[in-house]
Amino acid sequence: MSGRAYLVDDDEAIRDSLGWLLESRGVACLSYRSAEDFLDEWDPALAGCLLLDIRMDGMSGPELFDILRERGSRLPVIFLTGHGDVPMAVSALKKGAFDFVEKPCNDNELVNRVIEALRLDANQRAAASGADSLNSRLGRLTTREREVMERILAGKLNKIIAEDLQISMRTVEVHRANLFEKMGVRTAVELAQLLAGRR
Amino acid sequence: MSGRAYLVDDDEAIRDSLGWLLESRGVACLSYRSAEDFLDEWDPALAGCLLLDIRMDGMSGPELFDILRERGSRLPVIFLTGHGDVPMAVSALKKGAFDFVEKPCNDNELVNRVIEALRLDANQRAAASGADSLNSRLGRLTTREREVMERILAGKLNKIIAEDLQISMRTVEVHRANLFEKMGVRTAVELAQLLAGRR
DNA sequence: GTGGGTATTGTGGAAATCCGCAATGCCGCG
DNA sequence: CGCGGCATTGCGGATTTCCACAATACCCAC
Repeated sequence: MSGRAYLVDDDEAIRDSLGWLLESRGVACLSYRSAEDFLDEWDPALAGCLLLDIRMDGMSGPELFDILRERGSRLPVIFLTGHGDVPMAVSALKKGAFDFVEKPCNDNELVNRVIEALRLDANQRAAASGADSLNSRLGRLTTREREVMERILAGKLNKIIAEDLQISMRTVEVHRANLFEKMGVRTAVELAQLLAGRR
Repeated sequence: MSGRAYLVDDDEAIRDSLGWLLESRGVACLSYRSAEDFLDEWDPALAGCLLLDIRMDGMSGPELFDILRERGSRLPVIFLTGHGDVPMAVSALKKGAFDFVEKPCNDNELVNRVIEALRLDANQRAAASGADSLNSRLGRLTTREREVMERILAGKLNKIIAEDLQISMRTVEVHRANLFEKMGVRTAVELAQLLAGRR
Protein backbone atom coordinates (compact mmCIF):
# COMPACT_ATOMS: atom_id res chain seq x y z
CA MET A 1 0.00 0.00 0.00
CA SER A 2 1.47 3.32 -1.02
CA GLY A 3 -0.39 5.77 1.20
CA ARG A 4 -0.51 6.30 4.91
CA ALA A 5 -3.32 7.17 7.26
CA TYR A 6 -2.79 10.61 8.79
CA LEU A 7 -4.55 10.85 12.11
CA VAL A 8 -5.31 14.26 13.56
CA ASP A 9 -6.87 14.31 17.01
CA ASP A 10 -6.06 16.26 20.14
CA ASP A 11 -6.87 13.32 22.37
CA GLU A 12 -3.75 11.27 22.92
CA ALA A 13 -5.72 8.21 23.96
CA ILE A 14 -7.56 8.23 20.63
CA ARG A 15 -4.36 8.76 18.67
CA ASP A 16 -2.73 5.85 20.40
CA SER A 17 -5.61 3.46 20.16
CA LEU A 18 -6.52 4.25 16.57
CA GLY A 19 -2.90 4.35 15.58
CA TRP A 20 -2.34 0.92 17.04
CA LEU A 21 -5.52 -0.40 15.46
CA LEU A 22 -4.50 0.77 12.00
CA GLU A 23 -0.94 -0.48 12.30
CA SER A 24 -2.21 -3.83 13.45
CA ARG A 25 -4.17 -4.10 10.24
CA GLY A 26 -1.17 -3.19 8.18
CA VAL A 27 -1.99 0.47 7.61
CA ALA A 28 0.94 2.78 8.21
CA CYS A 29 -0.14 5.68 10.34
CA LEU A 30 1.18 9.08 11.42
CA SER A 31 -0.44 11.04 14.25
CA TYR A 32 -0.75 14.75 14.88
CA ARG A 33 -2.03 16.48 17.98
CA SER A 34 -3.53 19.43 16.13
CA ALA A 35 -4.70 20.59 12.75
CA GLU A 36 -1.88 23.13 12.73
CA ASP A 37 0.71 20.42 13.27
CA PHE A 38 -0.59 18.49 10.32
CA LEU A 39 -0.84 21.54 8.12
CA ASP A 40 2.80 22.40 8.85
CA GLU A 41 3.92 19.10 7.44
CA TRP A 42 1.34 18.85 4.75
CA ASP A 43 2.47 18.64 1.20
CA PRO A 44 0.40 17.93 -1.91
CA ALA A 45 2.49 14.82 -2.39
CA LEU A 46 1.34 13.25 0.87
CA ALA A 47 -0.54 10.18 -0.23
CA GLY A 48 -3.11 8.27 1.73
CA CYS A 49 -6.05 9.50 3.73
CA LEU A 50 -6.81 11.79 6.60
CA LEU A 51 -8.64 10.81 9.79
CA LEU A 52 -9.78 14.07 11.20
CA ASP A 53 -11.38 14.92 14.50
CA ILE A 54 -14.06 17.60 14.40
CA ARG A 55 -13.53 19.40 17.68
CA MET A 56 -10.00 20.24 18.60
CA ASP A 57 -8.16 22.98 20.38
CA GLY A 58 -7.19 25.59 17.84
CA MET A 59 -8.22 24.89 14.27
CA SER A 60 -11.21 22.59 13.92
CA GLY A 61 -11.39 19.59 11.63
CA PRO A 62 -13.72 21.22 9.13
CA GLU A 63 -11.51 24.30 9.03
CA LEU A 64 -8.48 22.20 8.22
CA PHE A 65 -10.51 20.36 5.61
CA ASP A 66 -11.51 23.60 3.92
CA ILE A 67 -7.95 24.83 3.86
CA LEU A 68 -6.67 21.63 2.34
CA ARG A 69 -9.32 21.75 -0.37
CA GLU A 70 -8.44 25.36 -1.10
CA ARG A 71 -4.87 24.30 -1.52
CA GLY A 72 -5.93 21.73 -4.04
CA SER A 73 -5.62 18.64 -1.90
CA ARG A 74 -7.90 15.80 -2.82
CA LEU A 75 -6.81 13.67 0.09
CA PRO A 76 -9.80 11.58 1.18
CA VAL A 77 -10.92 12.76 4.60
CA ILE A 78 -12.76 10.68 7.16
CA PHE A 79 -14.24 12.83 9.88
CA LEU A 80 -14.34 11.49 13.40
CA THR A 81 -16.53 12.99 16.04
CA GLY A 82 -18.00 12.29 19.38
CA HIS A 83 -20.52 15.10 19.17
CA GLY A 84 -21.48 15.21 15.55
CA ASP A 85 -24.74 16.67 14.50
CA VAL A 86 -26.58 16.07 11.28
CA PRO A 87 -25.98 19.45 9.60
CA MET A 88 -22.28 19.10 10.21
CA ALA A 89 -22.21 15.62 8.68
CA VAL A 90 -24.25 16.78 5.72
CA SER A 91 -22.05 19.77 5.15
CA ALA A 92 -18.87 17.70 5.36
CA LEU A 93 -20.07 15.08 2.92
CA LYS A 94 -21.44 17.62 0.47
CA LYS A 95 -18.08 19.32 0.47
CA GLY A 96 -16.54 16.05 -0.52
CA ALA A 97 -15.49 14.36 2.70
CA PHE A 98 -14.98 10.65 2.20
CA ASP A 99 -16.87 9.66 5.33
CA PHE A 100 -18.15 10.89 8.61
CA VAL A 101 -18.18 8.53 11.59
CA GLU A 102 -19.18 8.89 15.19
CA LYS A 103 -16.94 7.82 18.02
CA PRO A 104 -16.98 5.34 19.49
CA CYS A 105 -17.30 3.32 16.36
CA ASN A 106 -16.93 -0.17 15.10
CA ASP A 107 -13.17 -0.59 14.75
CA ASN A 108 -13.44 -3.09 12.01
CA GLU A 109 -15.72 -0.89 10.01
CA LEU A 110 -13.46 2.10 10.43
CA VAL A 111 -10.41 0.25 9.21
CA ASN A 112 -12.35 -0.87 6.18
CA ARG A 113 -13.28 2.71 5.44
CA VAL A 114 -9.67 3.73 5.76
CA ILE A 115 -8.63 1.05 3.34
CA GLU A 116 -11.29 2.16 0.88
CA ALA A 117 -10.07 5.72 1.22
CA LEU A 118 -6.49 4.66 0.59
CA ARG A 119 -7.57 2.84 -2.51
CA LEU A 120 -9.49 5.87 -3.73
CA ASP A 121 -6.49 8.09 -3.19
CA ALA A 122 -4.23 5.69 -5.04
CA ASN A 123 -6.63 5.70 -7.97
CA GLN A 124 -6.93 9.47 -7.97
CA ARG A 125 -3.19 9.83 -7.96
CA ALA A 126 -2.78 7.41 -10.79
CA ALA A 127 -5.32 9.36 -12.83
CA ALA A 128 -3.71 12.67 -11.93
CA SER A 129 -0.26 11.51 -12.93
CA GLY A 130 -1.64 10.57 -16.31
CA ALA A 131 -3.12 14.03 -16.65
CA ASP A 132 0.19 15.58 -15.57
CA SER A 133 2.18 13.76 -18.16
CA LEU A 134 -0.37 14.81 -20.75
CA ASN A 135 -0.19 18.45 -19.68
CA SER A 136 3.55 18.30 -19.70
CA ARG A 137 3.57 17.05 -23.27
CA LEU A 138 1.03 19.71 -24.17
CA GLY A 139 3.27 22.32 -22.61
CA ARG A 140 6.20 21.37 -24.81
CA LEU A 141 4.34 22.24 -27.96
CA THR A 142 5.26 25.46 -29.70
CA THR A 143 2.61 28.06 -30.41
CA ARG A 144 2.37 27.08 -34.03
CA GLU A 145 2.04 23.44 -33.18
CA ARG A 146 -0.79 24.22 -30.84
CA GLU A 147 -2.53 26.27 -33.51
CA VAL A 148 -2.21 23.42 -35.94
CA MET A 149 -3.36 20.92 -33.34
CA GLU A 150 -6.53 22.86 -32.60
CA ARG A 151 -7.44 22.76 -36.24
CA ILE A 152 -6.64 19.11 -36.60
CA LEU A 153 -9.01 18.45 -33.71
CA ALA A 154 -11.58 20.58 -35.46
CA GLY A 155 -11.38 18.06 -38.28
CA LYS A 156 -9.86 20.42 -40.80
CA LEU A 157 -7.76 19.22 -43.70
CA ASN A 158 -4.14 20.30 -43.90
CA LYS A 159 -5.01 22.36 -46.92
CA ILE A 160 -7.60 24.34 -44.97
CA ILE A 161 -5.32 24.71 -41.99
CA ALA A 162 -2.68 26.15 -44.27
CA GLU A 163 -5.15 28.73 -45.54
CA ASP A 164 -6.29 29.45 -42.00
CA LEU A 165 -2.79 30.15 -40.81
CA GLN A 166 -1.67 31.71 -44.08
CA ILE A 167 1.25 29.36 -44.44
CA SER A 168 2.10 26.65 -46.91
CA MET A 169 0.63 23.20 -46.65
CA ARG A 170 4.08 21.79 -46.35
CA THR A 171 4.67 23.74 -43.18
CA VAL A 172 1.44 22.47 -41.74
CA GLU A 173 2.56 18.94 -42.45
CA VAL A 174 5.80 19.56 -40.64
CA HIS A 175 4.09 20.99 -37.60
CA ARG A 176 1.64 18.17 -37.67
CA ALA A 177 4.34 15.54 -37.71
CA ASN A 178 6.27 17.33 -34.98
CA LEU A 179 3.33 17.65 -32.66
CA PHE A 180 2.32 14.05 -33.21
CA GLU A 181 5.84 13.12 -32.23
CA LYS A 182 5.76 15.27 -29.12
CA MET A 183 2.35 14.04 -28.08
CA GLY A 184 3.37 10.47 -28.65
CA VAL A 185 0.60 9.63 -31.09
CA ARG A 186 0.67 8.26 -34.59
CA THR A 187 -2.69 9.40 -35.89
CA ALA A 188 -5.15 12.25 -35.49
CA VAL A 189 -7.65 9.81 -34.02
CA GLU A 190 -5.27 8.88 -31.23
CA LEU A 191 -4.69 12.55 -30.58
CA ALA A 192 -8.42 13.17 -30.33
CA GLN A 193 -8.83 10.32 -27.90
CA LEU A 194 -5.89 11.46 -25.85
CA LEU A 195 -7.46 14.87 -25.45
CA ALA A 196 -10.97 13.55 -25.03
CA GLY A 197 -12.81 15.35 -22.28
CA ARG A 198 -10.33 18.19 -22.21
CA ARG A 199 -10.86 21.64 -23.78
CA MET B 1 -38.95 25.09 -14.98
CA SER B 2 -39.57 21.68 -16.42
CA GLY B 3 -39.59 19.49 -13.32
CA ARG B 4 -41.85 19.30 -10.33
CA ALA B 5 -41.16 18.74 -6.67
CA TYR B 6 -42.64 15.43 -5.51
CA LEU B 7 -43.36 15.55 -1.81
CA VAL B 8 -43.76 12.31 0.09
CA ASP B 9 -44.70 12.60 3.76
CA ASP B 10 -47.34 10.91 5.87
CA ASP B 11 -48.02 14.08 7.83
CA GLU B 12 -50.75 16.04 6.12
CA ALA B 13 -49.78 19.26 7.85
CA ILE B 14 -46.29 19.01 6.43
CA ARG B 15 -47.54 18.18 2.96
CA ASP B 16 -49.82 21.19 3.02
CA SER B 17 -47.36 23.67 4.40
CA LEU B 18 -44.42 22.59 2.26
CA GLY B 19 -46.64 22.26 -0.74
CA TRP B 20 -47.89 25.75 -0.29
CA LEU B 21 -44.39 27.07 0.35
CA LEU B 22 -43.07 25.57 -2.85
CA GLU B 23 -45.97 26.69 -4.98
CA SER B 24 -45.63 30.18 -3.58
CA ARG B 25 -42.07 30.23 -4.88
CA GLY B 26 -43.14 29.02 -8.27
CA VAL B 27 -42.24 25.37 -7.86
CA ALA B 28 -44.96 23.02 -9.02
CA CYS B 29 -45.54 20.37 -6.43
CA LEU B 30 -47.33 17.04 -6.10
CA SER B 31 -47.90 15.41 -2.71
CA TYR B 32 -48.15 11.76 -1.69
CA ARG B 33 -49.17 10.38 1.67
CA SER B 34 -46.91 7.33 1.44
CA ALA B 35 -43.90 5.92 -0.34
CA GLU B 36 -46.15 3.29 -1.88
CA ASP B 37 -48.43 5.93 -3.33
CA PHE B 38 -45.52 7.64 -4.98
CA LEU B 39 -44.03 4.42 -6.25
CA ASP B 40 -47.33 3.51 -7.87
CA GLU B 41 -47.23 6.61 -9.96
CA TRP B 42 -43.52 6.73 -10.45
CA ASP B 43 -42.18 6.59 -13.95
CA PRO B 44 -38.58 7.10 -15.10
CA ALA B 45 -39.82 10.07 -17.07
CA LEU B 46 -40.93 11.96 -13.98
CA ALA B 47 -38.68 14.98 -13.94
CA GLY B 48 -37.88 17.15 -10.97
CA CYS B 49 -36.88 16.21 -7.47
CA LEU B 50 -38.17 14.21 -4.57
CA LEU B 51 -38.71 15.52 -1.05
CA LEU B 52 -38.80 12.44 1.05
CA ASP B 53 -39.65 11.94 4.69
CA ILE B 54 -37.55 9.37 6.52
CA ARG B 55 -40.07 7.85 8.89
CA MET B 56 -43.44 6.97 7.49
CA ASP B 57 -46.06 4.32 7.94
CA GLY B 58 -45.28 1.46 5.64
CA MET B 59 -42.24 1.90 3.43
CA SER B 60 -39.62 4.27 4.83
CA GLY B 61 -37.97 7.05 2.89
CA PRO B 62 -34.62 5.29 2.57
CA GLU B 63 -36.36 2.13 1.40
CA LEU B 64 -38.15 4.04 -1.33
CA PHE B 65 -34.89 5.72 -2.25
CA ASP B 66 -33.14 2.37 -2.63
CA ILE B 67 -35.92 1.02 -4.79
CA LEU B 68 -35.86 4.04 -7.06
CA ARG B 69 -32.12 3.76 -7.49
CA GLU B 70 -32.43 0.07 -8.26
CA ARG B 71 -34.92 0.95 -10.92
CA GLY B 72 -32.44 3.34 -12.45
CA SER B 73 -33.93 6.60 -11.25
CA ARG B 74 -31.51 9.44 -10.79
CA LEU B 75 -34.13 11.76 -9.44
CA PRO B 76 -32.42 14.04 -6.92
CA VAL B 77 -33.72 13.22 -3.46
CA ILE B 78 -33.84 15.57 -0.52
CA PHE B 79 -34.47 13.72 2.71
CA LEU B 80 -36.55 15.36 5.38
CA THR B 81 -36.53 14.18 8.94
CA GLY B 82 -37.47 15.25 12.39
CA HIS B 83 -35.45 12.56 14.08
CA GLY B 84 -32.43 12.12 11.88
CA ASP B 85 -29.27 10.67 13.22
CA VAL B 86 -25.80 11.03 11.82
CA PRO B 87 -25.32 7.51 10.44
CA MET B 88 -28.58 7.80 8.57
CA ALA B 89 -27.58 11.11 7.03
CA VAL B 90 -24.15 9.75 6.11
CA SER B 91 -25.62 6.65 4.57
CA ALA B 92 -28.15 8.62 2.56
CA LEU B 93 -25.61 11.06 1.17
CA LYS B 94 -23.08 8.37 0.36
CA LYS B 95 -25.75 6.54 -1.58
CA GLY B 96 -26.24 9.66 -3.62
CA ALA B 97 -29.01 11.61 -1.93
CA PHE B 98 -29.00 15.24 -2.98
CA ASP B 99 -29.44 16.58 0.54
CA PHE B 100 -30.57 15.68 4.02
CA VAL B 101 -32.34 18.29 6.12
CA GLU B 102 -33.82 18.30 9.57
CA LYS B 103 -37.33 19.54 10.27
CA PRO B 104 -38.14 22.12 11.20
CA CYS B 105 -35.86 23.86 8.79
CA ASN B 106 -35.25 27.23 7.26
CA ASP B 107 -37.94 27.46 4.59
CA ASN B 108 -35.97 29.73 2.40
CA GLU B 109 -33.00 27.44 2.50
CA LEU B 110 -35.11 24.43 1.68
CA VAL B 111 -36.67 26.04 -1.35
CA ASN B 112 -33.23 26.96 -2.59
CA ARG B 113 -32.14 23.36 -2.26
CA VAL B 114 -35.18 22.25 -4.17
CA ILE B 115 -34.40 24.67 -6.94
CA GLU B 116 -30.82 23.45 -7.08
CA ALA B 117 -32.08 19.90 -7.25
CA LEU B 118 -34.43 20.77 -10.07
CA ARG B 119 -31.60 22.35 -11.95
CA LEU B 120 -29.42 19.30 -11.42
CA ASP B 121 -32.15 17.03 -12.68
CA ALA B 122 -32.68 19.17 -15.74
CA ASN B 123 -28.96 19.01 -16.48
CA GLN B 124 -28.84 15.29 -15.97
CA ARG B 125 -31.76 14.79 -18.27
CA ALA B 126 -30.21 16.96 -20.93
CA ALA B 127 -26.99 14.95 -20.73
CA ALA B 128 -28.90 11.69 -20.77
CA SER B 129 -30.88 12.67 -23.82
CA GLY B 130 -27.63 13.43 -25.59
CA ALA B 131 -26.35 10.02 -24.61
CA ASP B 132 -29.59 8.46 -25.78
CA SER B 133 -29.42 10.02 -29.19
CA LEU B 134 -25.84 8.85 -29.45
CA ASN B 135 -26.76 5.33 -28.41
CA SER B 136 -29.62 5.34 -30.83
CA ARG B 137 -27.31 6.28 -33.67
CA LEU B 138 -24.89 3.63 -32.49
CA GLY B 139 -27.70 1.12 -32.46
CA ARG B 140 -28.53 1.74 -36.10
CA LEU B 141 -25.12 0.65 -37.24
CA THR B 142 -24.83 -2.78 -38.81
CA THR B 143 -22.46 -5.34 -37.38
CA ARG B 144 -19.92 -4.72 -40.07
CA GLU B 145 -20.06 -1.00 -39.59
CA ARG B 146 -19.42 -1.45 -35.90
CA GLU B 147 -16.46 -3.68 -36.59
CA VAL B 148 -15.04 -1.12 -38.95
CA MET B 149 -15.70 1.69 -36.51
CA GLU B 150 -13.86 -0.05 -33.71
CA ARG B 151 -10.81 -0.31 -35.89
CA ILE B 152 -11.03 3.26 -37.07
CA LEU B 153 -11.05 4.32 -33.43
CA ALA B 154 -8.05 2.10 -32.87
CA GLY B 155 -6.29 4.31 -35.40
CA LYS B 156 -5.93 1.62 -38.05
CA LEU B 157 -5.61 2.43 -41.70
CA ASN B 158 -8.30 1.20 -44.08
CA LYS B 159 -5.77 -1.14 -45.57
CA ILE B 160 -5.13 -2.80 -42.24
CA ILE B 161 -8.82 -2.93 -41.40
CA ALA B 162 -9.42 -4.70 -44.69
CA GLU B 163 -6.84 -7.30 -43.80
CA ASP B 164 -8.27 -7.60 -40.31
CA LEU B 165 -11.74 -8.29 -41.58
CA GLN B 166 -10.59 -10.23 -44.61
CA ILE B 167 -12.49 -8.04 -47.02
CA SER B 168 -11.43 -5.64 -49.72
CA MET B 169 -10.33 -2.12 -48.96
CA ARG B 170 -13.13 -0.79 -51.06
CA THR B 171 -15.68 -2.44 -48.83
CA VAL B 172 -14.07 -0.91 -45.81
CA GLU B 173 -14.33 2.47 -47.43
CA VAL B 174 -18.01 1.94 -48.08
CA HIS B 175 -18.70 0.89 -44.51
CA ARG B 176 -16.68 3.79 -43.30
CA ALA B 177 -18.61 6.30 -45.34
CA ASN B 178 -21.91 4.75 -44.30
CA LEU B 179 -21.15 4.76 -40.62
CA PHE B 180 -19.88 8.32 -40.78
CA GLU B 181 -23.19 9.23 -42.38
CA LYS B 182 -25.19 7.40 -39.73
CA MET B 183 -23.19 8.86 -36.88
CA GLY B 184 -23.47 12.31 -38.33
CA VAL B 185 -19.76 13.01 -38.54
CA ARG B 186 -17.53 14.03 -41.39
CA THR B 187 -14.16 12.83 -40.15
CA ALA B 188 -12.63 10.14 -37.97
CA VAL B 189 -11.53 12.83 -35.56
CA GLU B 190 -15.10 13.95 -35.02
CA LEU B 191 -16.10 10.36 -34.47
CA ALA B 192 -13.41 9.90 -31.85
CA GLN B 193 -14.54 13.04 -30.07
CA LEU B 194 -18.15 12.00 -30.22
CA LEU B 195 -17.33 8.74 -28.54
CA ALA B 196 -14.84 10.26 -26.14
CA GLY B 197 -15.22 8.82 -22.72
CA ARG B 198 -17.26 5.89 -23.93
CA ARG B 199 -15.89 2.37 -24.43
C1' DG C 1 29.20 35.49 -33.58
C1' DT C 2 28.11 30.85 -33.32
C1' DG C 3 24.77 27.45 -32.13
C1' DG C 4 20.23 25.87 -31.22
C1' DG C 5 15.37 26.14 -31.45
C1' DT C 6 11.52 27.64 -34.18
C1' DA C 7 9.14 28.78 -38.41
C1' DT C 8 9.07 28.55 -42.95
C1' DT C 9 9.08 26.69 -47.91
C1' DG C 10 10.06 23.70 -52.00
C1' DT C 11 10.46 19.27 -54.78
C1' DG C 12 8.98 14.98 -55.66
C1' DG C 13 7.37 10.47 -55.07
C1' DA C 14 5.03 6.52 -52.61
C1' DA C 15 0.95 5.42 -50.25
C1' DA C 16 -3.63 6.20 -48.72
C1' DT C 17 -7.96 8.37 -48.77
C1' DC C 18 -12.30 9.76 -50.86
C1' DC C 19 -15.96 8.86 -54.14
C1' DG C 20 -18.97 8.07 -58.05
C1' DC C 21 -20.45 4.45 -61.05
C1' DA C 22 -21.65 -0.21 -61.65
C1' DA C 23 -22.56 -4.85 -60.21
C1' DT C 24 -23.21 -9.47 -57.65
C1' DG C 25 -24.93 -12.38 -53.88
C1' DC C 26 -27.51 -13.41 -49.70
C1' DC C 27 -31.52 -13.10 -46.85
C1' DG C 28 -35.96 -12.11 -45.01
C1' DC C 29 -40.58 -10.27 -45.75
C1' DG C 30 -45.05 -9.77 -47.94
C1' DC D 1 -41.39 -14.28 -56.63
C1' DG D 2 -39.84 -9.63 -56.24
C1' DC D 3 -38.30 -5.81 -53.30
C1' DG D 4 -35.28 -3.86 -49.99
C1' DG D 5 -31.41 -3.95 -46.89
C1' DC D 6 -26.83 -5.49 -46.22
C1' DA D 7 -22.27 -6.99 -47.57
C1' DT D 8 -19.22 -7.26 -51.06
C1' DT D 9 -16.04 -5.96 -54.97
C1' DG D 10 -13.82 -3.57 -59.00
C1' DC D 11 -12.35 0.49 -61.64
C1' DG D 12 -10.51 4.85 -62.03
C1' DG D 13 -9.52 9.41 -60.95
C1' DA D 14 -9.19 13.53 -57.93
C1' DT D 15 -7.39 14.68 -53.58
C1' DT D 16 -4.68 14.18 -49.56
C1' DT D 17 -1.35 12.34 -46.62
C1' DC D 18 3.22 11.07 -45.40
C1' DC D 19 8.08 11.68 -45.79
C1' DA D 20 12.93 12.18 -47.09
C1' DC D 21 16.02 15.61 -48.66
C1' DA D 22 17.29 20.29 -48.74
C1' DA D 23 17.26 25.13 -47.61
C1' DT D 24 16.37 30.07 -45.79
C1' DA D 25 15.35 33.15 -42.03
C1' DC D 26 14.60 34.99 -37.31
C1' DC D 27 15.62 35.30 -32.53
C1' DC D 28 17.84 34.40 -28.31
C1' DA D 29 21.54 32.94 -25.37
C1' DC D 30 26.34 31.94 -24.30
